[in-house]
Amino acid sequence: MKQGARAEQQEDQVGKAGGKITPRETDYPQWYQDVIREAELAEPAKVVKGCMVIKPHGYAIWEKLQRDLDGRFKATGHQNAYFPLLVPQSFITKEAEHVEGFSPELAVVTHAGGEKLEEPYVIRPTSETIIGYFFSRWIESYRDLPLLVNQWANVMRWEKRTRMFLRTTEFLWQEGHTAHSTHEEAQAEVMRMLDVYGDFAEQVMAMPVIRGIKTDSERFAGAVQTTCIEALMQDGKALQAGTSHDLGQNFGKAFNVMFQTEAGGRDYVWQTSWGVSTRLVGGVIMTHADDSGLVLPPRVAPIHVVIVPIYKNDEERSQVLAAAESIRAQLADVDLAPPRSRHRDFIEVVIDDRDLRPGNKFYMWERKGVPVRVELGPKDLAKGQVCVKMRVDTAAGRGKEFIAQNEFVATIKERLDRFQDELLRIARERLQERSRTIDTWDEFLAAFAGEKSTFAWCHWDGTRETEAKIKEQTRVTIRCIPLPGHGPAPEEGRCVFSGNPSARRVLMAKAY
RNA sequence: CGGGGCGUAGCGCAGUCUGGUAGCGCGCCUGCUUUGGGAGCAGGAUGCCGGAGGUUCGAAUCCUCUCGCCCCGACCA
Repeated sequence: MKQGARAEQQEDQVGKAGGKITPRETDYPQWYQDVIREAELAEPAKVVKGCMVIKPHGYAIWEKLQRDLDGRFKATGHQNAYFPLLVPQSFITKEAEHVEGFSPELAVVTHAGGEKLEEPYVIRPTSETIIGYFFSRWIESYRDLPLLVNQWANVMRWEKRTRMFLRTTEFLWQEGHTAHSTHEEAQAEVMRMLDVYGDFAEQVMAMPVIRGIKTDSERFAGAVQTTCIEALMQDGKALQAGTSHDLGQNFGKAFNVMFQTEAGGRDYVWQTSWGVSTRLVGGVIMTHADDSGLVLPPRVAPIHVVIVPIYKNDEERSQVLAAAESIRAQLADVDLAPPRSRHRDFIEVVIDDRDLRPGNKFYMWERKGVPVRVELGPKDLAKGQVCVKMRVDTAAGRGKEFIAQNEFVATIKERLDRFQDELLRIARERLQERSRTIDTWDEFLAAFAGEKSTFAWCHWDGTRETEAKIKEQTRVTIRCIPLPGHGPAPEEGRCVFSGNPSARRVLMAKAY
């Protein structure tokens, strides 16, 4: 935290009910933490290094993400299962690259039941190994394939540096694991799930993403190829929001997962794995939130509408609350889920009848990112209207609007859908504005000076050495080599760093 | 693992230099008045001053040793 920002924050907290949110301009990382604290999404666990407590409002967002994703996994033929938290240490060492990649960040259980264990367990950093082991027991014939499972779980990686939601020692995620009889089929699975993630990010989180392939140095430890979705955060940095890996036969060989082919031979299975984590919550924050706090797209909002009753005496209070309850009951039947969705998404309404002044409530709910606020007082009852304020001024509503009650109820779905679309449109515009082609090293240095970042489309000579040097000098990494339709069309050019020939531009940015 | 910061009331902090028996703001509780953008007044509760040793008549404060957390880098969903 910067000294100035802290002093300012303390001063501003004096005499106020809630804490202060540092403006993004002043100190972006501090803003991020302030939003999380003020929206009551999570807090550092303190007593457990690098871990966080996800508070009810934060967890409710995760549950919404989870529910939608789960429906998409099932719609693509996957089933949920659950594997042990602890993995025999020897399992991790069976795949050479996998050991190397994960060893430094493992937490190991050496004692249990009051005794030293013969073989230590590691707390899963990911489950390829133990799932590989069970796949080898479950798969005998090509008739057992494809095997498509997903696990919702917690995992643990002892990272050197943690940030709430973006990188914590323990985090929640989903990991899909599949086994196929041919490489082509596995590759198709990898792309199918990448598309699931990409569509989900855009349609549900209103977070536009670039789909691409990781370079060798950024590839998952043990994978043949890693594909990813990358999102632009408001500070110009990139967030890897999801990955889908082609594991080839690497784990098949390591865990002897063989099957009898249709032709009667024997072969190792071709596997994939794919995952997204609670990091997505960080993505929502850094895509939409503003200096007043969190902003939630309706499809991830646990609460869509908050009604703040306004009254001067008990009689008005009971009248207003009765009217509020009637509106709540009508809204509660509205299903926001898109057609053909696997689940229903009814509007959640909170009537905030706490004994606080309305202004105080307005600030609180704004910080929590609730999309729609309704003020309801005696004047509104007299006129049969409601006072509506959207969390952010967009084409879906600006300022305080006074609308007939029945009209408000009748159009709430359109209003929320429109708001969802507007947030996506704004995020897309930002992505466009912050994306640029860069061809000279001077221009590159200027674009990434200090803490600055942007989505830079640059030519790269394809070597690990160049990639490493760029990273060393600027902290900029190659986020991905874009898939067709993502980023500029392929064109020959010269590497922004080395000047050597390049076949296409890649996405470069500083990353979370 | 390097660099920086910090452990004192639920939260944020002052007090530490210059030892003298713990304070401010917010929040919390009670009451009254309030309620369309962060309410006002009056009363009230809350502390093993991170832990362990030491120095001293006396330690939040000085000395030694520890434990932990946060932030900034290198590593990564």
